[in-house]
Amino acid sequence: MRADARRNLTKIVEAAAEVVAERGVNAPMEAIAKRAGVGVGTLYRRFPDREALIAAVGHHYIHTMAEALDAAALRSADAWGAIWEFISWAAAPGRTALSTALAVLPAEAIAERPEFAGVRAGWVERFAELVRRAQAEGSMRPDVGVEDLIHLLNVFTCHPEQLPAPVAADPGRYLRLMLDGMKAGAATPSGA
Amino acid sequence: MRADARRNLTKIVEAAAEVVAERGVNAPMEAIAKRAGVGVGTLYRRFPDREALIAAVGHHYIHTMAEALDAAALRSADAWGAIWEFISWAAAPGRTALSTALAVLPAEAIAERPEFAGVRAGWVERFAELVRRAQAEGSMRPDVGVEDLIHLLNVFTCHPEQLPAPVAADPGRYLRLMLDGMKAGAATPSGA
DNA sequence: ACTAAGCGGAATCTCGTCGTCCACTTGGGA
DNA sequence: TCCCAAGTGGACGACGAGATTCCGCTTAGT
Repeated sequence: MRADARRNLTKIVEAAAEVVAERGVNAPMEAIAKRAGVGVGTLYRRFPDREALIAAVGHHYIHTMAEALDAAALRSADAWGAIWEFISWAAAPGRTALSTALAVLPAEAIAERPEFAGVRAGWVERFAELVRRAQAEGSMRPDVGVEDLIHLLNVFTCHPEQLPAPVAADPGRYLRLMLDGMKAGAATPSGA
Repeated sequence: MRADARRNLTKIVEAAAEVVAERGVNAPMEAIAKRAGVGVGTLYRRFPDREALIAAVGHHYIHTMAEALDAAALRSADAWGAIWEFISWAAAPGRTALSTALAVLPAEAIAERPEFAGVRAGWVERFAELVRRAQAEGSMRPDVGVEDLIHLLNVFTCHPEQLPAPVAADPGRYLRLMLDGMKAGAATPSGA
């Protein structure tokens, strides 16, 4: 591959990651091309179709998230702190990572590919472990699970284009509100 | 208007309300027609275009929500209880009301029409009053506002079609998690 | 200097919907 | 009962948005 071509490939994946983060998984190819400063033709030279490009982005994201989760787990002694830190990281405003969580949603679209499935499964398992620990430590409500966290991450970070503007601007704020509601003792007794 | 036509008109609005609740504000006219058991032509006989039909649904919803809010306010002595009850009502699973909240989102699409704007504004004001009261009573965090509640209602009830299935199935569960996080004292001190 | 790899982006193709149209029913008044 | 204007359904044509293709022009690299 020619040097300039390799350079473009990088630009494309980065641009795609950004655009997807901003406009959701359905961002048009043309928007990505424009951001990367290339023509759509160039996108198709490297990726057979849109799905392939998005998958590449997903791949990239999955690894990034896995690293972030591990880093958070390492840095915080208590599991709750690690969860808090990770969620905050994943939804940081301004971060392209916004729909980093995209790596999570397409359990169908992306995890289907064997290469991704493994990484994703591992990630989920380690996240689940963190949740179990937090619950064992008595810092997290027992009636919520990793799945809840993952779903919420999806809700607030994928499809930012249809979130009310203030929410899209700072999903972390809402996710943290959510986490506060998940702390041990936060549950409203039924009948309230 | 002929009796059968009037009957159809009712069926159409009801069907539209259901379909919109399930598939979001962008539900295709044909889906609505099918649900109502009529042809698309009949929809267009009563409403000049899609926007008019959706507006009719919005109109219907706004009034329903206003009533529900007042009912909740009346039933609960404390403001917090009223808020909790209203949110639960608005997001009750199985209720067509899912995107009842639609009445809320299109601050642009619907509230623009003078007739709706008034009702909506009144509704928001009464809701805001409830929030202020809850905060004054010391049962709600001071760092959240009605807007937050409204946005979240939107997030969880409009566009159900792109929410992860478990979330779409019971948005109330997540909204209540959120409310738990909004209770006075739930806030995590910064630095945690 | 030469040429195959690369490139841009206009043109084309696909889809999903909207909204129209008209031949065919039917309610309900005479 | 008869009649016909009101009402109906759903095929059909126009569109807009976006994906994908194509090809003449450019340029890295020998």
